Amino acid sequence: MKMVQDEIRKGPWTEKEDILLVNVVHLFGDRRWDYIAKVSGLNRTGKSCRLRWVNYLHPGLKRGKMRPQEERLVMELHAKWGNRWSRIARKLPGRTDNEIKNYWRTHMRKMAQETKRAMSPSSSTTTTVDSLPFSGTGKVSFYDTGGPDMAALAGKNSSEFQVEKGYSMDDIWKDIEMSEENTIKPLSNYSEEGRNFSCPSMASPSWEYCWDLLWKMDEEESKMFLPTNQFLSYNEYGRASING
DNA sequence: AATTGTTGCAACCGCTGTCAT
DNA sequence: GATGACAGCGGTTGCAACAAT
Repeated sequence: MKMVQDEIRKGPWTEKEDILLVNVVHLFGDRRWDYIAKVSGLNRTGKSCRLRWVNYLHPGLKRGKMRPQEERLVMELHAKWGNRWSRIARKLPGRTDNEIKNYWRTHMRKMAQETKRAMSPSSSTTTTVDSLPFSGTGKVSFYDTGGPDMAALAGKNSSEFQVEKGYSMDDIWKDIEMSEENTIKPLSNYSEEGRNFSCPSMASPSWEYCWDLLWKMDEEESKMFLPTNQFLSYNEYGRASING
């Protein structure tokens, strides 16, 4: 007989689940996701826990719209590497592969629409990947380019990608080349790589004790008892980083 | 105000790579 | 070297929020 509680949960995460996950990651680090999923009592897969952490709960994440210089960097890096989202994401601290992927998809959609609009009414049917200026065989998904010169597409050359704060694309490329030579980084502490974040030990002696209690509390109750301020601080951290 | 279309984003799925045994 | 477990990646989907009609 299978208990309902044992069923693997899917779909949107609740605040309570988030809090739980954050605290378990603080206790055990952000590596052994199957283990984390198990000990947390969250009826989620390790995979799901990892995704939630990486894409939403990670303290180093930025929130909000991509800045122009970030957008330009995505263009440049995509032109160089294609759909290597995680690789691109490593060069944009605080941004996730998922976020960049979504941004790119949206961007391509807009471009497709602009292309469609620019075409004569007689020749336009529906917008497909084939109507995109950089589409190749048509076998790729519509935002999968893998290497058109996006800078040229945008009507700019690389030297014009002068980002704010006097940080030029040349500087960025140098940075990229240098960092590629030092890809192995210490596991401890947050690094530029984003994914190498390993939380400092924040285990609270009372935390284990609270575990069961917490899981039985409803949303309102948990707000009163849980280290919510600690949880919020991660989101605040992310928001603060947007504002500089 | 109601309906329909569009957009943005969170989350899942399936596959591949890596590592320990 | 073979195998299994797990982490990570890229593609895709579903849905809520918003805009347009």
